[in-house]
Amino acid sequence: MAHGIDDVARAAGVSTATVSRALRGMPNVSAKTREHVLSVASEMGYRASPLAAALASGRTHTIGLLTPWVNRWFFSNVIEGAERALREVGFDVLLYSFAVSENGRTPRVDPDVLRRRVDGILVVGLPLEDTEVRSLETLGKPIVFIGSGSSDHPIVGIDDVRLSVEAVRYLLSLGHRNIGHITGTPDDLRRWTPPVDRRQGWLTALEETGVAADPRWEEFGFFDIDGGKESARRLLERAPELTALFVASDEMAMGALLAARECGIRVPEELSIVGVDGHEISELVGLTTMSQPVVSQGATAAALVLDLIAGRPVDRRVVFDAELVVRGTTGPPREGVLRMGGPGL
Amino acid sequence: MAHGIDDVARAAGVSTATVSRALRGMPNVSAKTREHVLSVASEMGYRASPLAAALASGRTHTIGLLTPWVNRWFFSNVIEGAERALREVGFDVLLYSFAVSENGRTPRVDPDVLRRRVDGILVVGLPLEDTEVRSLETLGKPIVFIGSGSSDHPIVGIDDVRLSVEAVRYLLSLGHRNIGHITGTPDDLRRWTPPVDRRQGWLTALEETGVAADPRWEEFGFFDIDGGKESARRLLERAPELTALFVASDEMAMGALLAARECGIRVPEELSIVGVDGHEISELVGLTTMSQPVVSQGATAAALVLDLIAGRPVDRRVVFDAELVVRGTTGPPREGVLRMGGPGL
DNA sequence: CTGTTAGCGCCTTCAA
DNA sequence: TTGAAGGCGCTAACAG
Repeated sequence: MAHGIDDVARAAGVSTATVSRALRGMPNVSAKTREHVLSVASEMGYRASPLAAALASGRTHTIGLLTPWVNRWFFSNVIEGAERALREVGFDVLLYSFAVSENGRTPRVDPDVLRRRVDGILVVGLPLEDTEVRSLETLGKPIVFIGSGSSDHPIVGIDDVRLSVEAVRYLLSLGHRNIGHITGTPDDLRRWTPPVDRRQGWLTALEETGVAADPRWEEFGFFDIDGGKESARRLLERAPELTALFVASDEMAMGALLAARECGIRVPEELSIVGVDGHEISELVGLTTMSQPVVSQGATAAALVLDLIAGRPVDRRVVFDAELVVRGTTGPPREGVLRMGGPGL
Repeated sequence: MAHGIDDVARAAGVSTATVSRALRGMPNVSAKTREHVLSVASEMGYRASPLAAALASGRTHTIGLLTPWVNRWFFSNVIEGAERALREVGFDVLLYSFAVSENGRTPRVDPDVLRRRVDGILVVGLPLEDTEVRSLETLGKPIVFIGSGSSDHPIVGIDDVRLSVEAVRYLLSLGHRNIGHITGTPDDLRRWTPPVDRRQGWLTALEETGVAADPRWEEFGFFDIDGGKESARRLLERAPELTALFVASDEMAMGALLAARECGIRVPEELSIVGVDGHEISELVGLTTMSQPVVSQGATAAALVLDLIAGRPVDRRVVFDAELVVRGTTGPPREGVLRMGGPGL
C-alpha cells in the first residue's frame, strides 16, 4: 500500500530519476514518458515522502508561522489566511506560538527549533527584539512580518497613521472637536508600531483642524476589552468635555461602550465612538470602525515568502487600505452645534 | 555553523551512534561518556536534523492538527491549548484547515498530505464523515477527537446533555417555566453532537419538572451571532409567553441579546438568557453561561495522542465539567410569581 | 557500553 | 532524454 519511488520506477520500466523528474514536472522528460509515469504513479496511489524529499533536496515545503497567540482576533485571522494560501500551493504550515513575556527580556523564539525544518518564516503581530530577529536570520531563510516588524524584512500591514487621520477627520466632519483617544502600549511593547501610529494619526488630524489636543484627552491601557473599559472610565470621568472617542482597536472600543453604558452616557447621543479593526462582533454591536482586511494580510504575507523562496523580487512593504465603516456609535456632538468650516472630510 | 552528527562524533572522539544515543538519553551510554558528548554538542551548538531523524526512525515528532476554522472561538482556543502542550514536549504542530462544505459531500481531508509526515492526528470540532475517518485510519497513526468525533477513537469534550440540564434547571429554579431554546444544526452537520445534545438536555430538564416543551419554543439557525439574532427574533415574535431562553452557544446568545434589545425587551427584567461556552466577550457583556474549559481540552487531547503514540493506555473519553457562571442576563420571570415546589436546583 | 554498517526514501550531479 | 550512483543526516541492528 505504501509504495516507494522505486516501486513506481520498476512498474513504469524507467529509472527512479525519471520518475522523480516526471512527477515534479521538470523539463527534461519526454512527453510520453511523463504521461506514462504519471498514470502508473497515480494508479499505485504513490506520493513521494515529503521527509525524504526534504532531506535530499534541502527544501521542506514548509513555512514556520510564529505568533504570540492563536486565540485572538487579529492573529487567528491572519493565520487562517496564510494557512489556506500556503496549503493551496502544497506548502505545510508549522505553528509556533511563543510567549509574550511581560518583562520583555526572555528570549522567546528559538531558531534551533526551526532549523532545517522550514523554507521560510512568517512572523505574525508582535515585533521581535533585534536579537531575536538576528537569531532567526541565522537560519538563512526568508522572513516576512505581518502587522509590525523589523526593517530588514518585508512587512505587510496597514497604514495606521493614515487610517487614524481618516477616522478622526470623520469625527471632525460630524462637528466634534473634543475628541479623546484610547490606546494601549505596555512598556515592553514600545516597538509595536500600530498603537504609536494610531495615536500619531489622532494628533495629526486634530492639528490639521487647529484643535489643540489636550494631554488629558488620551489614556493608555491594555489592548483588550477590559483595558478599553478601564481606560474609557478614567477618561470620561477626567474629561467630561469629550464628545467623541477614537479608540485604537475594536475590542477596546467595545470596552469603551461598556464603560459608557455603566456611566449612563448614551452612545451616540452624548458620546461618539470609533474603533479600529472591523471585528465581527463590532458589526453586531453597531460600532463605527476603520475596518482592515486581515485574512488578506495573511494570504499576502504567504505569497511574499513564497516569492522570496522562489527568488522572485518582492515589495519591501505591502500596505492594505482600511475602510471607514459607519454604524450606530457615531453621530453629531451633543451640543447639536455644528461649527461650520471644518475640514469637511 | 551547521554541524552534523559526525562532526560532533569526531570532536568528542566517539562514534555517531554514541552521540545519537547520548543526545537522546538512551540508557546504554556510560554517564561520563554522555556528559562529555553533551558538553561537546552544546558547545558546538549542535541540533539533530529533525528531518533526517524522522526519516531514519519513522517518528516525526509532529502532530497533524485538523480543523475547519482557526479563526473561531472554540477552535482557536483548542489549538492554542494543544500547540502549547505539544511544543512543551518537543512536538511540532502541522496545521491543516479543511473546508466545511455546505453540501457535505466533498471529501475534505486528504490523508496523503499527512502520510509519513505526522505521528498522530488531532481533529478539532467538526465530526468527519465515516469515509473521511476511514481514510485517515489508513495512515496507521493515532487519532484523537475534540468536541465531537468518531466512536472508534478517543474523544475529549464536555457532557453537553448534562450541562444543558443544569442550565435549564437553573432557569427553572428562578421560577421560569416558559423556557425557549435556540440551537444550530445545518442539515449537513447532523452528526455534530453538541447542538443535538444541548437540545436534549433542554427537553430533559423541562420534562423532569413536568413542563411540556412546546415545539414553538425552539428555533434553529446558524451557530454564530447573526444566526442567534435571527433565531431569537423569530422566537420572541412567535412565542411572547417565553420568559427565558437557553441558547446553545454564547455567540448565539449574544445575538439573542441584540435581538431583545432591538425588540425593546429588557434583559433580564422581561427575558432571561443563558448561553454555553464561557466566551471572553460574554463576561464583559454580562451573559450568564455554562462555561467550558477549552484550552484544557486542547491540552488534554494533545496528551492523549502522545500517550497513544507511546503505547500507553488511554481513556476512550475524557469529559470536562462545564460550570454555571451567573451574571446579569438572568433573573426571576417577569410576572414576579415564583411557583414554589420546583426542583430548586 | 561502544563502534560498524546498513539503510530511511528521495534528489541530483554526472555520464551516457 | 535517460540511467547509475552517491549522498542528505540520522537511527538501529548487530557485533564486539
